[in-house]
Amino acid sequence: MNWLMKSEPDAYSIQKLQKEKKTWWTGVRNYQARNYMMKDMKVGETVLFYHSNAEPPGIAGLAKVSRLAEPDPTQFDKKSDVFEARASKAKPMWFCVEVEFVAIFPRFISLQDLRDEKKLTTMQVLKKGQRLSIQPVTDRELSVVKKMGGL
DNA sequence: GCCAACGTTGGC
DNA sequence: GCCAACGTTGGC
Repeated sequence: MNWLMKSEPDAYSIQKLQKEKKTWWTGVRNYQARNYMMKDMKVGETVLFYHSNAEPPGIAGLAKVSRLAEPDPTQFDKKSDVFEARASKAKPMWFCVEVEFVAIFPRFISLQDLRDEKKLTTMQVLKKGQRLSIQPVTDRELSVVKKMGGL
């Protein structure tokens, strides 16, 4: 499977990932997104890096899964705003995969561009009220998006 | 198990 | 800043 992962660029942008090369996708506190990371995301799978709450919002680049899920260390950090009092090291609640930079799209693909592309009407990110921060993407959707982005 | 209240997401 | 849509919490 391929994936779309949302990040607010003010918090963590594709440019930052390019500099850092890799990052653990910490801070996810949604069960469905967690389950995707824990059970479904495999090393080498492609990730569309989506900038949410951005001007404009859209897909900024490509990444890939570089490590399988491990317990999210931020859940144990009392100073973190995503600290999880119910979790323990023996029984972690939240997990994260590691993601590696692949490319920034030569052409940024705005949400409006995605909406205007008839081949992408099935994309989850285009569905009204879709807030899930990690979403599966089909091979067909991925290849259309890559073409639109100039890769 | 139901569901109202609440908090969050994220486009606009 | 607004607010619709959604997920989670907690009383019952």
